[in-house]
Amino acid sequence: MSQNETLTTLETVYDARKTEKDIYKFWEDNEYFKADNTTSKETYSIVIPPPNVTGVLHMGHALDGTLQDILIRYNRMLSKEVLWMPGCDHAGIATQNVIEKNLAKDGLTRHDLGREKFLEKTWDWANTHKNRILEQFKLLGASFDLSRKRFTLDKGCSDAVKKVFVDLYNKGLIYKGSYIVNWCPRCQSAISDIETNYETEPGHLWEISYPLKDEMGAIVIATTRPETMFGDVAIAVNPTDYKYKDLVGKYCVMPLTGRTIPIIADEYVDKSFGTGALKITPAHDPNDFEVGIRHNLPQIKVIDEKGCMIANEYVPPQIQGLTREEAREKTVKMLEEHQVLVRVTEHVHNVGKCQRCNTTIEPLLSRQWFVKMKPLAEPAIEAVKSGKIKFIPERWEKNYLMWMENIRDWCISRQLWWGHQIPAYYHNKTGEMVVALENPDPNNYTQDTDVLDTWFSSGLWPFETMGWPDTNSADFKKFYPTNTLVTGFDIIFFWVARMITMGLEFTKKPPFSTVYIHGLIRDEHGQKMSKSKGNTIDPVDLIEKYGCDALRFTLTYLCTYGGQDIKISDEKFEFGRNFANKIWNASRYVLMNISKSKDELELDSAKFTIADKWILNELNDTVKLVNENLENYRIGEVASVLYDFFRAKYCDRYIELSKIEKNEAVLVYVLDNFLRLLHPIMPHITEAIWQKMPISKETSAILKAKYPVYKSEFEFKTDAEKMETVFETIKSLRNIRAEFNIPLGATIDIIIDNNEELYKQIIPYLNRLAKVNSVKFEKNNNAKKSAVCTVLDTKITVPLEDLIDINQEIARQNKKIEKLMPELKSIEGRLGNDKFVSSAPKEVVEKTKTRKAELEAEINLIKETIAKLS
RNA sequence: GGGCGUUUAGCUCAGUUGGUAGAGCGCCUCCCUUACAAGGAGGAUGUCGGGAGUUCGAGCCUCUCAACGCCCACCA
Repeated sequence: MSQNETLTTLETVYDARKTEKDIYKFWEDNEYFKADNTTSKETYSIVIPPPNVTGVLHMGHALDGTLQDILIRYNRMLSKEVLWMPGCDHAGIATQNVIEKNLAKDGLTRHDLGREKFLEKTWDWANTHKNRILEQFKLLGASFDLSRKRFTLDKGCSDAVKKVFVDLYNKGLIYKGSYIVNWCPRCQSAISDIETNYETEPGHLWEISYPLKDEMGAIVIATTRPETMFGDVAIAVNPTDYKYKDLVGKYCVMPLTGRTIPIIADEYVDKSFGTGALKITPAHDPNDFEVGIRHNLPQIKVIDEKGCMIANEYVPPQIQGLTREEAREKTVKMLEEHQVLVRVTEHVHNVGKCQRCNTTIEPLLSRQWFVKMKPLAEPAIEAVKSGKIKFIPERWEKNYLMWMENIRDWCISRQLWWGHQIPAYYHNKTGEMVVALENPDPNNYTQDTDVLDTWFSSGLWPFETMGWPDTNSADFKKFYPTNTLVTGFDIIFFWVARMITMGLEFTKKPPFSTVYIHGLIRDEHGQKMSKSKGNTIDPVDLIEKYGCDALRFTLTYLCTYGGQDIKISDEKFEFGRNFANKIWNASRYVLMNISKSKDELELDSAKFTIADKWILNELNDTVKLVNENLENYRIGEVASVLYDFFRAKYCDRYIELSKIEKNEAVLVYVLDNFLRLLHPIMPHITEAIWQKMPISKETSAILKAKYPVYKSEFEFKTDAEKMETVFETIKSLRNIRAEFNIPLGATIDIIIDNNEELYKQIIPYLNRLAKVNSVKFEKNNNAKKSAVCTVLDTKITVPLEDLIDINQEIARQNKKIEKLMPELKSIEGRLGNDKFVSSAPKEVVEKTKTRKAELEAEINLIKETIAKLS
């Protein structure tokens, strides 16, 4: 059985899933995705944004993965040695949450199990799930090198993390200190600033009277959190506030507890807000914390890690042990009873929430590990400013720089168990701390119980996956730094910024040269997709329903250069499916019509028809556009250019023309080139068809084939351009047929008054595509009862005898003039303007003049026609 | 409060250095023409958010106003 028989005997409806499974297996079996770190070829590498080990494939991955795969496949076809590095992230909080939730079903907490048992359980779970998401990436056609698959908690990554931590510590860039952190009482851990989201919530503003000590009078403060008052250490007012001028330096007595605190002046206080007086609670408010440091005030903690009131001397017994919410209610009640509650007003304010679990954050004084970011940020800013790292689209650069220039220290310790345990060891007796790669003496030293923020290890991803800290590793030498990083804008701060800082600090090189930022996937109403809203679309379902290539093509097509968010709905993917089906059927047709052997299918320019020259020229233009757009990350444009070329040019025109006069070599040549061009976007179908192409090939798979290259000097350009006239003529004649309801079976006769030479060449096309029976060449013909069309300077007359209603035809012609007039008017206006003629570029003036002549000729032709008709 | 983005055909959106607008879907008419009805042919549809400015010329550049969206900051 010959190759093309297998394709041509198949059904007319393309079975995407069957083809895609077979093709992916073919690639895998041949190990085509495996990167070779020993070649001397130019390299191109991408590291995958590691999906969470707990995760399942979602539309964001589908888009992100598709774009990466397109770049990888394109560069592979440019004959580079490519590496797409796959792997997963251990996702500290997210994963631990899942495990704890499972435990909770049995009424257990992680503490019931203990650290060791809990980690064992988590590892089990991670191990059983860690293949799932990368397996799902395979459904996307991902051509990553799974033999190199990494995990952020594997040995190599752990070693890298430890080395980075110890080095940064030794450089003084990591420190441990007591600061206010965002504490999640549910996760029982500190979280970083960017893991905190703020939500607007209705609340109250309570005004409380603090009596002055040893004299009459009181100072009224305003607060949204009365329960924290037990931790107050001062009352602050603005130094320029005349209302309180005399009170600064005096003391007041706290209601309910009777503790004495000073009244201080600090610029931070806003005179116009509330009463202009503010209570200072350094242990439970980040701003108060700063004020406290400035004025050397004590820090009194009254809320614990669970969000409950502490039982200490500062908190009244009735309040001790209550939750934050209960304590607030009770405190207010007590203040009322003591008649020190002056006023309560409604007040909308922003409340910090844990990004992971949406629990209200408690700002808490606590001892945590931090990375000093300023010194690390400087080179990272420089790398972007100098253009060593480029953002696409550019506007994200500004965003990145703004964040980096205002960077704050990064709280990296998390009170979790799942993650990289901090390599700090404390002497069991003396408490002395040692930061080292290994425990200096396990009998006498105990490791810090905290783990590192997940983003600490993902920040090292581009080099820890390449064998670092072994800088002699073959992968590191060959594939680092990587070329492009593809991701969504939502993790620029979390991830991209940290990779840049860490990469520069530890490898002295930017980890990638281009950051390609795409939009987020949204539902058809522009809403973010989320499980709780129930508006998610599962890419795996889409692949089953429409095929992977259809999914990829549709997503790519919807991808704009500006990185706008992408709204999708299930039905939108019919677009890609229909295109795949079209490709399948067109290819079937072409392959069915090849009778020549491989050797006879060489291009022979002596045999080119005008149509051949036209399609080859169109192909060449397409090659140019596709390459340019890929180089410039205008990937959506690539999809659109290829779609237009294939449907409008190749199928609707060239294949139709080939039914009249066939050049098998060209038919096959163009299809071959088109498949190569499209392969990065729709890898499976292009591979499947290419495998069946009866042509000589330089390699065994299209994914290894050469990408088409633009020919800057194309010899048949002028001939090719003539075809536009032909298409215009066919369209005009078809329009006449439609307007006058000429039955499909009926032919027409035409009289052409100009361009005889060209039209003689294309008579067969007119015969077939416009059902033209006879063609006469005749200047100044006087055929009555005719419909007429003009194509530039050529008038084509279609005698219609009884079929025609002259008034209808006159109306039709007038409509044409109407359509052309506005353009002519505007052109006349321009050319009549001396300033335009003198200041516009010569080419533009020339072009405008030419266009004017064309328009005038055409309009005159139509006017003449009307005159003759009536 | 600071920054960014969006506003173009009924819907979803393109529009790369300024030379008067395109696609997909939808709509109307016709066609199962031996690759494809997941298709083909023909057609209709836009004061490019409002206003002002620069320019010979603005969807594109500048300013301004409006609406919607996002990010950062976090005023008790």
